Amino acid sequence: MDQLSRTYEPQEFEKRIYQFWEAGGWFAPPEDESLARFSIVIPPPNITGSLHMGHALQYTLHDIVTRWKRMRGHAALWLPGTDHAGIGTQMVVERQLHSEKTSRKEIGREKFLERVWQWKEQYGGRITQQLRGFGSSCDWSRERFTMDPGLSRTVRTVFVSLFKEGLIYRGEYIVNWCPRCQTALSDLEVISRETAGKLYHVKYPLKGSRDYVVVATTRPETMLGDTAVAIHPDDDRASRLKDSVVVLPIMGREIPVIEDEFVDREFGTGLVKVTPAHDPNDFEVGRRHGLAEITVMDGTGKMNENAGAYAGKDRFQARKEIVQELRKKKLLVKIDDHTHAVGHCQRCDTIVEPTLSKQWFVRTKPLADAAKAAVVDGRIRIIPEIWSKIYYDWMDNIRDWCISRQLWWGHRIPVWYCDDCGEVTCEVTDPPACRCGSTRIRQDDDVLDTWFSSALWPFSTLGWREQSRDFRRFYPTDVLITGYDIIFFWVARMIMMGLKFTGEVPFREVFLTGLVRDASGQKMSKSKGNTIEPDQLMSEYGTDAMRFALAIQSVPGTDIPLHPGRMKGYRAFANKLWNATRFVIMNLPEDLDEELTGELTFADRWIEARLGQVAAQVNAAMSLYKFYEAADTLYHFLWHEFCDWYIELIKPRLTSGQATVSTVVLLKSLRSVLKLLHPFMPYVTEELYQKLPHCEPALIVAAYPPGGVDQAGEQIIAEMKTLQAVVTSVRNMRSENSIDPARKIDLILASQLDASRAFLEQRHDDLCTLTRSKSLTVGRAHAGEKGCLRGVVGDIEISIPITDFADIEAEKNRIQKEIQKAEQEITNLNRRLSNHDFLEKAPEKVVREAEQRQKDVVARREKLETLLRRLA
RNA sequence: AGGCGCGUAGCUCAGUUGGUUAGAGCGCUACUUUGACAUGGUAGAGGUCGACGGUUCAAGUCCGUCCGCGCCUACCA
Repeated sequence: MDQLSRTYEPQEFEKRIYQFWEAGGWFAPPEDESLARFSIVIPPPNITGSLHMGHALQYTLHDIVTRWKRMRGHAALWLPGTDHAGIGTQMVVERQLHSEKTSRKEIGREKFLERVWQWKEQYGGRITQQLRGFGSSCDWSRERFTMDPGLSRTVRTVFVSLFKEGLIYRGEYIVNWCPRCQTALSDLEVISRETAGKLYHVKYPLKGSRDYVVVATTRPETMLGDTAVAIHPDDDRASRLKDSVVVLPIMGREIPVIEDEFVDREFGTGLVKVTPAHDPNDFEVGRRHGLAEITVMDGTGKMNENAGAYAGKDRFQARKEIVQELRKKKLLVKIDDHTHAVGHCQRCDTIVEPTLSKQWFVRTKPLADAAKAAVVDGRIRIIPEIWSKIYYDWMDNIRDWCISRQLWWGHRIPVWYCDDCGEVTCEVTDPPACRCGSTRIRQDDDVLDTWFSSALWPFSTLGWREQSRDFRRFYPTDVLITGYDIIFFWVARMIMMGLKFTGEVPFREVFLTGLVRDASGQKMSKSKGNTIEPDQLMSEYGTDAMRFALAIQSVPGTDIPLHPGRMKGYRAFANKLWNATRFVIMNLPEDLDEELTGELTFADRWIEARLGQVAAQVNAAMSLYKFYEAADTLYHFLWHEFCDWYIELIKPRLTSGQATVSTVVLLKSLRSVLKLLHPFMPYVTEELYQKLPHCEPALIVAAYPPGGVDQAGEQIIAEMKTLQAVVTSVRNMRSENSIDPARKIDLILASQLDASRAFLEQRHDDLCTLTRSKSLTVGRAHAGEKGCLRGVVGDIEISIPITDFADIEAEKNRIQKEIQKAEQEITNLNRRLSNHDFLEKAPEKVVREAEQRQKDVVARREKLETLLRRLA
C-alpha cells in the first residue's frame, strides 16, 4: 500500500485521475438496456467564452447528479457540447480580421465562414478542457456542437416544418435593431434599463392657422419620421383637433391628427407624435390607421436620406442639432428631466433602435399553450416551484419570436427566392432550381438566432431526426439544470420545440440554480471587475473544494455569495478526509482478510448504524435536489462523527496491532464515506479509494450506499448520544476548572437506574479514553466525598475528585449557571403545563413530552442544587 | 406600474406539515504542538429570528400593515 503524503495536494493527482476515468470508459453509459437509465444534456456553453463561476456551479451540480445516478446503478448519460454563439463568435473573428486590416465584407461570406471554423477548431477546445477540469463525467464520445452537420440538418428540418405549417413567417415589422452589431434582436436580447433622459415638449403648428399643438418626446430625432399626431378620443381637445392637419416642423410634411385610445391622457401633453417606423407602439397605431411608415435611420444608427438635411448624421448628434433648430425656430416649449427605460443590446450594450425591418418570426402562441400545459399538468416539474408561475406568465403573454439575424455565422435560413417568378422555396436540402424551372434563385442572406438551435438541443443532440437508438433510449431526458436567468431564453423554448417535434417533453424536471455572486452579494461582471475565475479557485484550493463549496451553498431558490474563506474551509475538509484515510492506511495490516468475523464492538455497531442513517438522508436529499443538505450532512458526519468520535474511540485498540473484525469495519466504513462523498468531491475520493484495498475497479463505478438503519441501530445511536453527553460534560468540567489536558483523572459516575449503570460499566474503556481518566467507578449514588467537581447528565451524576481546586468559586459559578438555565426552562414548562387550553387542545404526544421534560429538568435542578451545597 | 424574493449570531447562510433548550460554517475567546491532520484538538462566548398588529393552547414558521434591501417583467411617447 502506498503511503500518503502528510497533506492534501490536489494538483498532484486531479489530472491523472481524470485521465484514469476517461481511459476506463466510465463516462459512457453501459450498453445494457435492462439498466434503469438517466440522461441529462448540458446547457451548452458558447465557444467564444471561458467558463465562469455560473458554469462551475451548474456543471458541478450536473456532475453530482450524474455520478450519483451512475453509482446507484443507472446507465447514466451526461451529454456535453457547445453552441456556436452567432453574434459573439462573429464579433470575435471580425475583431481578428480588423487587426489584420481587413473585414468580413472584404473577404466575403465563404472565406469568412472558413475563418470562423478555423477559429472554432483552434479555440473551441478550451471550453471542453475547462469542463473536464471541473471533473465533469460527460460522455465525450457523444459531444455535440450546434453547427454540426447533424444538428444543422435538424435545424433545417424544424424550420421547414414550421414554415410549411405557417408557424414561421416573414414580414415587415418593428424589431429591436442593434446599430453596432447590425442585426435584429429578439425581445429577450434587449436589456431595458432605467436611464436619465429628457422629455422635449415641441410645438407642431396646425395647418392654416397660427395655432399649434404641443407633443412630448424623448427622442426628437425620430420626429423626422413622424406621420401623425395622436390624441385620445375622450380628450376634450379631440373634437376641435379632429381632422386637423399638422405641419411637421423641419420636414414641413403635412400629417394628420388621429384619435387612438392608446394615448395616455395624463402623460406629457396628452398628445403624442407618431413615428411608425421607429417605435413599437407607434407602429401598431400606424397599422391601425393606415399611416405611412417612414424610416429615417440606416442600420448603423445614422440618419438616412429620408432625414433631409440631417442625412448621414449619427442619431445622437442629430438629436442635439434638431433640438437646437427647434429652439431657434421657437418651437421648443421646454425640456424636462425624465427617467425612462431604454433598451440596450445584451451583447454590446449599445442603445437599441426599434426599426421597421423585414424579418422572420415564429408564431409562438400555439406552441406556448402546449408548453404551458405540460407544466400545469405535471409532465414537467419545475424546481423550485415558484418559477412555474413566472413561466406561466411569460407563456400567457408571449410575443412572436424574431429569429432572423443579419449575420453570417449561424444556420442560414433555408429559404430561396426566385429572381424570375418571385416564388419562395423552403426546403431541407438546397433546391437546384425554382419550381418555375429558373435556376436564378438566391438563398436568404440571414441566419437564425442561436437560441433557435439551442431550443432543439435535447432532441437534436440525441438523434431525433434519424430516430436513433440513443434518442429512443435517452429521450426524454430526466432533468434540466440551469440558471433561472435563462428560463425564457432557453428552457421555455426547449419545451415548446420538444413538445412540437417529439410529442414529448424534453425533460421531466427542471432544476433552476441560483446565480453565483461575489462575497458582498453583487452580481459578478467583467465591467465591475469583481469576477472570480473558477480556474483560479481550482488551482488555489483544489477542484473538490470548489465543487463542495458550490454544492453546500446550493439551496434551491437562493443565489450563492462566494467567499474565498469558505473555499479554504472545504480544502481543510478535503485535508481532513485525506488524513483520516492516511490514519486508516497506517493501521491496516499488509494483507487484511476482509472475511474476518467476530463480535462487533460498540464503536463498530455505532458507525455502521450512523452510516446507514447518513446514506439514507443523503439519498433522500439528493432526490429532491437539496444539494446543500446532502453536502452538509456528509461534512458533519465525516468531520464530527467519523473523525471526532469513531476514530478516537478505536485508537486504543489499533495500537495493539492485531487485525480483527473491527479493522474490517474501519476499512469498510471509510470506503462507504468515500462513496458517499464521491459525487461531491470526485478527485480526492477516487485518489484515496485507489490507495485503499478495493475490489471494484474505480470509485466512480462503485455502488452508492442505499442506506437505512434498523431498530438495533437506532438503539446504539441513542446510547452513543448518552456517552457523548457524559464525555462532553466531563471535558467541560475539566476545561472550566483549568485541569491540565494531559492530566489523567479519576472519574466517578452514578445513577439510580440499573440500565444506565450497566451501560456505563460496559463503556468503561471508551469513557476512560475519551475523558482521559485513569480510573472509572460506577455506583448507585455519590459517596458524598468532599473536594469533587460535580456534574449531571440526565440520570447520571458525574464527580471528579481533585484536591487542588484552582478556583472553587469558579466551580460554584459554573453550577450556578446551569441551575439558572434549568430554572428558566422550568418556568417556561410550568407556564405551558398550567394552561388548560394547552392540556386540552395540544396533541397528547406533545403534552406528554412536555411533562416528561419538566420532570427531567426538575430532577436535574435538584441534583445540581445538592452538588452546590456539598461544594460549599 | 405590476409581479416575485429576502431581512435569523460579528460575517455568509440552514431551519421540513406551527410543537422541547433556534442550528451550521467562518470569525472571536481560553486552553492545547497527545504518534492521521495546527488545513489539527478541547471547551466557551455570542441571537428579544427587521418593526408593529392578528390567528392559535403554541409563531422564526401562518395572515395583515409598515420599514429596509434585491431581482424580474412592462409599449407611458
